[in-house]
Amino acid sequence: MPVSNEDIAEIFESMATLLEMKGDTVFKIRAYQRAARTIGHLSFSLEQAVGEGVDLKKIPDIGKAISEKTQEYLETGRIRAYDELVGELPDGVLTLMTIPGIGPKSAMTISQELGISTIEGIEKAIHDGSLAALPRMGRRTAQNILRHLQTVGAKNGRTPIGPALAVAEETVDTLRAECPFIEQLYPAGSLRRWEETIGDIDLVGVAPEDQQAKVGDVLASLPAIQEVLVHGPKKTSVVLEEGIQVDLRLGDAASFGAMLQYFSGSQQHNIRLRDFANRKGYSLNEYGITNLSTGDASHFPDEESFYGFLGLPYIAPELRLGFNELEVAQANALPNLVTVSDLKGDLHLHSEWSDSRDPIERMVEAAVEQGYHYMALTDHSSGRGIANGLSNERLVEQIGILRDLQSSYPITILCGSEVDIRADGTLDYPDELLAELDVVVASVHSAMGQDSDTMTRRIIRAMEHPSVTIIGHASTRLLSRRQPVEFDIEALLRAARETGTAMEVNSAPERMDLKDTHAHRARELGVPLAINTDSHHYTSLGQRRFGVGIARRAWCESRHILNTLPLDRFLAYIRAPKPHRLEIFDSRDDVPAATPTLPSPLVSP
DNA sequence: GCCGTTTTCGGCCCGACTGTTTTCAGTCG
Repeated sequence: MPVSNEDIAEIFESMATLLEMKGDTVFKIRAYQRAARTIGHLSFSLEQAVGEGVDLKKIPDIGKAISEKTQEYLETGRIRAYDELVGELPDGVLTLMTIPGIGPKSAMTISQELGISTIEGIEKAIHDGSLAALPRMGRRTAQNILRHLQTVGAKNGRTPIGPALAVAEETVDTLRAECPFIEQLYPAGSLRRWEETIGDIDLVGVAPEDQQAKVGDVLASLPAIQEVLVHGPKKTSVVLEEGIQVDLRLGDAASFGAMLQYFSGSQQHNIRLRDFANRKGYSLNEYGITNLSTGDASHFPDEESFYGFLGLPYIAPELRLGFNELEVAQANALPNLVTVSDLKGDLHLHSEWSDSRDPIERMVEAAVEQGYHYMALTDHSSGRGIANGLSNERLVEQIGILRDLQSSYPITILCGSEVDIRADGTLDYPDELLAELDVVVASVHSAMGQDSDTMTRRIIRAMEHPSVTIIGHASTRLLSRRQPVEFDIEALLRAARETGTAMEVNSAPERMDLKDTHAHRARELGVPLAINTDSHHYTSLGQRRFGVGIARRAWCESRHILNTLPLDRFLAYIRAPKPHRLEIFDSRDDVPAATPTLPSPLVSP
């Protein structure tokens, strides 16, 4: 059974929590937390890296001890030190920690003094008054914990970015309508970094000083509020009916740069940035930068001037993971990240011919409205009976209709298909028909339970087909609804490069597929990435912003993205035989000169 | 436990809010 980076990250995260309960030094605890987060963001498999003899100590935040424990876990499936910690501590402390408002100290006290190890036990202790009788607890704390249990449930419930962003934008609109004096108001935090799931919604904005508290009052009294968690003069946190937490902070325009920077995180990035500043003799907080020797405070209206004061170029939020972005920034070698406006076309669109509700014309108009120069209509293939997939005859008919439509629209309409990759890796249309198409997106829609070797061979077989342009939503995951299929991502991406097959970054917010770390590795290997929306409705083409977010998190510049090619170059690309396409992709001169040897933020084997 | 333009020891980000406190610990981000 392969060990995922997430598995390893999780055990070190638990290890940190257990050490915290034991009362170990905070620096040791933070070291385990740092290592866990770093491992969770790696673009390559630790297990494979160890297999290839890579020295894990070269990875930031991993030293001798954690390297050895990682190897131990990979070899034996256990970490002795972890098991000993679990043995030392009372049963159920980790369960108690999942309750909002209960941290390591309270969890230890509760389990030691009351012998409680379950959520039901906590509820009982609140009702019979024994929890409130503990030192530093009291009735109000007990009631708050009960309320959290009833409204929020367990901690760590993360929301997929799609619904979270919708709620955030709606909340911003409401607050702006209720408080017209608000000058600026934006989602920050993990939303601004385009993380695929969101812990809570951070809103940060600017309002006149004497009216800032009022915005918090309005937020706390909205009808959609389920619970007010904290409500002070500078900070308000609430839980919405959807169960999503919203944190609101407001500041002055003159010092908004520091506030936006602070609340955009990530926490790891901020810790590193503050450490960096400390060594230069400065202290950072959400209000500005203080000179440690003189005590003078400086304020910044925007993030550019904030980073600039520290001698750094602006670092885009998507890069603020707390890896080595600071080192790369110091070397002035940050990537010139791809933007939404760089995209010249969408290569994965559906119509009412298969499982969308909209006619072809509406989808074409939507592509024109995005400012695109080209688009590919890619309805489902015959095997997708449930999605009204096109028979051979209907596909031929559709190609004719699309060719006829061309003269009516100021956009190049490409004939395509999202063709099923069958369980054995063969495709759902005959080769002669596939050869008629301009763009073929090949996707897995069935037999998703295959083992890793079978699935990897299956997708690589599709890549080897001369007509396949792009592999669509490779993992087939649906965020918080369907697990990704199992495959060897390294083998897939190497095969993509060898065969000249592009990989899709599917922008549908419930997919986000490839995910950021896989897209990152694809870029490193020179695999063309296509940012598509897979739209099933004419209003969905704007969802490209999610795909662009993934690409930016993967350090992609415009030149790494297939559908930023201008029309003539794109047509030359799809008309060239597959392996030779890469010569066109690799020698782009339509985009600004590449950054000189962009260092990878991750240590790749 | 990790790390180094203070490099093998001695540091390690910073503040808001709450409840139980009479000066602050705990939690959170």
